[in-house]
Amino acid sequence: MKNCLQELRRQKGWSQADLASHLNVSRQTVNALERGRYDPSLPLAFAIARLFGRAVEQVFDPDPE
Amino acid sequence: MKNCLQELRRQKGWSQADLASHLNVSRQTVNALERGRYDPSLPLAFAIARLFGRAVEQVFDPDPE
DNA sequence: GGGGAATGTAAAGCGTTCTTTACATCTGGC
DNA sequence: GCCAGATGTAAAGAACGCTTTACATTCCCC
Repeated sequence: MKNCLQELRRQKGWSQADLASHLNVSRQTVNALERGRYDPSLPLAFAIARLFGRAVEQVFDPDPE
Repeated sequence: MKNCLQELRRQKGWSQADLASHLNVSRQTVNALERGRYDPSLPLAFAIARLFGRAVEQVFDPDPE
């Protein structure tokens, strides 16, 4: 599933490790999400959306595959 | 995580099996979600939200635990 | 061109999400 | 009371989400 995580992270000037610590997940998890290796769990998706002040639908896009 | 799946399903007059077939998951999965035994995957959460014409945030509520 | 930070990737392991099969209970109509 | 549909639950197994450790690569900056 597509997402704009990398763009949102860079807007904050954060490294993947920075974002990981804000989300309480590992850096590898952030990397995997940005690279679309898998989708986050629903709780993590909510945490990401909240961190960036967006709706889940504005971060993750299920439609374009 | 809280959700209002059962209420939305009943508004449609659907059984758990009906909802399951609309979502292409098993009836046990619908039952488990309604009873809060686990959270859906992100793609399934999107499918549920879309089916009921709602945002993910209007079906699943992360805050009140 | 050397060095450190950032990023990409891999493997093993654990818990979660979802499946199938199967059975128990509850409900409502007849 | 009986029966059928709806719901709850269990167990075993496959696939996924996330962890830790570890190493390779890329990117700057000097």
